[in-house]
Amino acid sequence: MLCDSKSMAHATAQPYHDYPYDMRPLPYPAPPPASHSPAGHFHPSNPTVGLHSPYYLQHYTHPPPPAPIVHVNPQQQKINTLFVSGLPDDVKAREIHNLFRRHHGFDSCQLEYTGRGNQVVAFATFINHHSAVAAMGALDRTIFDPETRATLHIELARSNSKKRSRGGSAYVVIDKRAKVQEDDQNDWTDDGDVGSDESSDTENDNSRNKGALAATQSGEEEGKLVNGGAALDSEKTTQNIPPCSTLFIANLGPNCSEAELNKVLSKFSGFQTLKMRAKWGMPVAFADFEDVESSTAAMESLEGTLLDSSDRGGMHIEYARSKMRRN
DNA sequence: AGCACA
Repeated sequence: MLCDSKSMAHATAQPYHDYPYDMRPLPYPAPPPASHSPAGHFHPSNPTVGLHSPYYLQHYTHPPPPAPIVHVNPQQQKINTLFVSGLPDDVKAREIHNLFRRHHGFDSCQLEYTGRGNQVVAFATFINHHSAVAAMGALDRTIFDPETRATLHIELARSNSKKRSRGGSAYVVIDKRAKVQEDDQNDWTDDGDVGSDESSDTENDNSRNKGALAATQSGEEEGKLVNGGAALDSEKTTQNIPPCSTLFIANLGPNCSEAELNKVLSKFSGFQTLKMRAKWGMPVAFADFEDVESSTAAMESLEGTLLDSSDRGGMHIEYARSKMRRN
């Protein structure tokens, strides 16, 4: 099954859609004079004047690192790819591209939905190790979203991306989430091992990576597989709980009420019963639906949703291990 | 990472 990146956009609230990109021409290959970068005297209220980078990419908390002098071991000196974490889960590949493109030696980038919750990571490839390190020094700890203060963590990747910039595809989206078309609910068992075992960091084995979906702009290259899985060490697979018409809801705030949850769930067709109980003082809930289709739809659209009572992030929803007893 | 009720 092929999915394009757009169909992956989720229905959750995305308040940062109109993220103010800086579309000014890139400063390369003619960088602006250094005198116009008053690093220490940066005024958020006047974001455009004399700045090398847009204001939201400036370091709010720390002054810019003096020089990206980083001591790396000989292995790392061959790495020209950066690993980016700390991204908000509604980040777009385009945003990653616009983040890195103005840095010298940038080649291309990839956005990867790891399949673990809504976690998103990215890889940015440079023409050589030096430019990668320079960009890392410039962008690590960048506050990516001033609203949430989501802060990027950028490090050298464990291995180089095999992505080539041939054909000019600016960025690539890799989606390891176990998403399924609406029409086939039989695929749920184990026809493939999507996201199950990505431990191989091989440089020369693309053979059995059908699970990962790569959507390119050029639409031409097929076998480009990100070896980025190597950078996510020892990921546990997501649930292998079979589909169930009852959902298990966790990560609720201590003050979450049955009424509050009921209100949210009632918007979904097929919703029948809600039962809550506390575990370690924290409430969990079981929501029963008339069939697996409706429970699945509710789960997919509510996963990660924040309630008013949420204090530990959004709800986490899985299929329950057993169906709710119907009375 | 946490899964009850019968």
